[in-house]
Amino acid sequence: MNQIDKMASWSNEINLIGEMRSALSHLNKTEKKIAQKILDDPEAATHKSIAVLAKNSGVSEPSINRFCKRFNTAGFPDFKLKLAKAAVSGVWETVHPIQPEDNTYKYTTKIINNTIANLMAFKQSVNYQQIQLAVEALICAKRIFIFGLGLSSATAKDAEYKFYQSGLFASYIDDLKMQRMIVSNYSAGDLFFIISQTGETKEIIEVAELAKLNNATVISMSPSASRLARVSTLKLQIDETHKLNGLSFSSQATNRVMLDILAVGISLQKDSPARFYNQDYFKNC
Amino acid sequence: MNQIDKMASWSNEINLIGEMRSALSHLNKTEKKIAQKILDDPEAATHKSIAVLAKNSGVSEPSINRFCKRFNTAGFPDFKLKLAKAAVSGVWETVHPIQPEDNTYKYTTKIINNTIANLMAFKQSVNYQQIQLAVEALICAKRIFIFGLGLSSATAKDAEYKFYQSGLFASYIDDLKMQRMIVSNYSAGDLFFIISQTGETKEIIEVAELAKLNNATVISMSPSASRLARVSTLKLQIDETHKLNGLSFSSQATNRVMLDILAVGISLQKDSPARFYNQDYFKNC
DNA sequence: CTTGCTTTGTAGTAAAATTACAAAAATTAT
DNA sequence: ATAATTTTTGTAATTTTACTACAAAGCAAG
Repeated sequence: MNQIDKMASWSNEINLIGEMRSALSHLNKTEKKIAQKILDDPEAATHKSIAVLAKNSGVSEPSINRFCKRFNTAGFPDFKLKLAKAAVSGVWETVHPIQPEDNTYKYTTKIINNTIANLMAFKQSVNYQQIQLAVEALICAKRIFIFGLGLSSATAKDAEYKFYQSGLFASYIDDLKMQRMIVSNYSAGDLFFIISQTGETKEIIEVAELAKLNNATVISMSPSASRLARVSTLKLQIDETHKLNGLSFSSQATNRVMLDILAVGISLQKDSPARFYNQDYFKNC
Repeated sequence: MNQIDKMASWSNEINLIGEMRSALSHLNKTEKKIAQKILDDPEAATHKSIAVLAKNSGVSEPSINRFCKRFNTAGFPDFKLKLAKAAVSGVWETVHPIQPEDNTYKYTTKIINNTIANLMAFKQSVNYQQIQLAVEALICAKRIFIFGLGLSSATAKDAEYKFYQSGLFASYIDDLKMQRMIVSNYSAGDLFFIISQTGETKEIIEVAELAKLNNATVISMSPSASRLARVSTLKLQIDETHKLNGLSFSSQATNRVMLDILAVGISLQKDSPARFYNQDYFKNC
């Protein structure tokens, strides 16, 4: 396994310091010298020239340059820029999982930073077209049903409220049997907005499939690679890139941001005709 | 009044983008061209070379360099670094309210940045002691009731689920009459966890006051300066420092982060005796 | 309209980063 | 163990980028 392949697993746009820290053990001698020097004082490193940093860490200038490129930056100046961003945001704390001995300050900071890191990743991965289409579909829909189970039931309730605020009527249903019943009684113009943290809950996927069978519009809010997303008409992906102790922590927060985005989109476009209206999806308008 | 003296008045502010913005009106023709170009898209500016930025803004390279120095930076590279730091906090996006003509990309980015900015501010303002005490109180409580009305009702539902996950039984109640009834029938060891976006809803404040009258522990999740916070035993402040179009957008997301924090705190401390247990608050333990 | 001051740009210089290539180290095969 | 191959590292040259000195242009007051 060469260096480039090894790097593939580290590459994660936002959190350079975290990346460096977690990569540390896989680095070779020269790279480790550089990483160590930078991690010693990231803020200070942002003020150094490539020559100074090379001298400080006891390596040559091109080694520094190569190091930068291996962390998916354009070169040394770009690396310094991203380093500065990471240092100022403090988001790099996220790589450290929560420990049983963490005090209130520590675990609180870790959770907040983790959420910020996820939101930053979310910003990079947003599919604007899907949002645009979802907004149009919601506006055009005759009836809107919001489905969620478990934790997503609260999100569904939230969605109902948010949609209502921006002028759309919607009903949230967190009872599986009710969901099945409603989907079965589908009538033209119905839209099903399905929320799932995992996107892998068997029951909710079945509901979505049943809806699709009736040619209903199904909007899913779930991980992009999930089965639920695959069977949906429109996919609002909520991916948790930075996990804390292997758990999906911040997806709740990200979910709310997505709801805010939809609510704003609806408010902005409700009264003006949908400009990019797409016939394929919404014949029922 | 020469240029240097004029500058003295701008250098007070915290971040570079804010400085530039407030200086804008005092700038001369050339400087204004540069400032405008940078403010158009600060993030993009951080990736440009001095030559490119000079060409884009229709001025010469030394003008850019002088511009940088007038804003108390060592030169162009240092300026870009500080600009990147300022841009990462997203403070600048928040100043731009959502416009009716915003496209999907624009309003989406604004909302996400606003949420991140709020979370960063939240990180600064967290009162760890109150969180610690709230965690202990929740663990010690015999019964936990979670109250919320309107949008906070969904948050309350969420809280119930989160607490349950970390091993505590709690019941959320979003019916005002029920809330009054439960508070009236207070018995030793009951804890009331009250959630409110504004902290100013008359009805919920009355419920809190009634609970306090019975010497119950009341934990509030609301703005720090609100009336609800004032009447509570413990205050988990959720302040929205960066408002978008004058609205509280991101408080939903921040609320979820606070719930995550409490859930982790509970999980960590539930089985080990509360180390910093405070007798004054919880005689009912 | 000319003198003195400020602002802006041109051209040259210095510094910094990057590339190409060669040497050294490490890995593999014989 | 050693030769062959691959990978890693450094040297030197090149290119890019930023900065400085100075001159030209613009502007205000006399």
